[in-house]
Amino acid sequence: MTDEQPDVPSPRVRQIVAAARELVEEEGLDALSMRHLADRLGIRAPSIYKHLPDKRALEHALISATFEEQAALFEAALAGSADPLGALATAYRDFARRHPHLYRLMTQRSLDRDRLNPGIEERAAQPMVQALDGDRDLARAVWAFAHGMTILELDNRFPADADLDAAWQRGLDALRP
Amino acid sequence: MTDEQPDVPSPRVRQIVAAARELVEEEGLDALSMRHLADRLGIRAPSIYKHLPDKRALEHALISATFEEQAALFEAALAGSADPLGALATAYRDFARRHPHLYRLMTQRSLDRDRLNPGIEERAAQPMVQALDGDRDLARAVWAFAHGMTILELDNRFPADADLDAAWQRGLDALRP
DNA sequence: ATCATTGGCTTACACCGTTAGCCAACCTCA
DNA sequence: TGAGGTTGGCTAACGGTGTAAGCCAATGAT
Repeated sequence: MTDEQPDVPSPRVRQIVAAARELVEEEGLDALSMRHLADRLGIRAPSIYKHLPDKRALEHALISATFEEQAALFEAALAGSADPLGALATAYRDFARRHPHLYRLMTQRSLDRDRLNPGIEERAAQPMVQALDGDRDLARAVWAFAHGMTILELDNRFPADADLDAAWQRGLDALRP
Repeated sequence: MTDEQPDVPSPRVRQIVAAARELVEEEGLDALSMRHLADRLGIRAPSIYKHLPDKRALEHALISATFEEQAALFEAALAGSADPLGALATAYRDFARRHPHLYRLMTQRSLDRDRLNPGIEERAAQPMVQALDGDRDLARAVWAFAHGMTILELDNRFPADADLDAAWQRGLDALRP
């Protein structure tokens, strides 16, 4: 019967998460250390623990915020598009290219759902299901394809001369219902 | 005009890489530290540096060996199958399930191609191209799909009640030429 | 017999996440 | 007004990480 984490973070927590986001976007995931983050805030690393229980909590707060942002983008892409799936795929890829470190943070580990804003994963996934007329199996396949293309591109796993636009197109055309 | 890394590792290096593999398979990626590895070898961590220049080199040696193993499996799956793409997908997924930590090691960062066995990436990718009659764009799309399904499954990103067999099937059927 | 190479070793450095415990400033309430 | 509790800083420290420097015994070649 103990309380859960409060769903509304304090202003200070929001400041800390915002600083963490800047740090990650500017210097990459490896630069996200408690000491480095504390430097940006003008405090010492242990003080962060007055606001967040550990580093994973910080990461999950940042991931939650990024999911919110992604969800809004996806919903906007979907709204009134003649080609919902294509619009969604473009929005997905663009977000990852604009925020490669955040994208990695969101996707490269498994995450504790209890520490995320409740329902946010589902909200971010919903537009894809909708674009595929409620076919969840197909939506999962398309999500896997999009994530695979995205992370392999970010990680430079494709040959240098690969035509990724073409690969995206081939995949989407095949998966389109 | 300096020499490259010798392509044939010394016996001691092969011992070290073999110990690293056991460590990773038994205890997971996070357990792969130079000190932990040294323990298994009955030596001290700095001694490893007499054989390998740094940890990334160790990881790349392990990744190279794993690529070799994967390539052999894929070639075998392809040989004389009535459904080459299906056989390949099954081999791909099975390998990752049997060796989740190795699969993560291979895929979760970008890699220095200079430190890999030359040509091994291409050899591991070749069966997929062949199964798709030389269509490289489509092969890349299928690879992205397979990797996406695999890593999202390993990281528990799908809802607990998701029917992943069905999602695989839907994706493969759509992408089959 | 000498000398170089190999492959161990210890020590040490700078970084990491995190805990313990101290204390000043502030808020609340009698 | 004064007392007491809460908040949010701080320092010091622990055990972990990758890795560099330098010492030395055993081995092998000239």
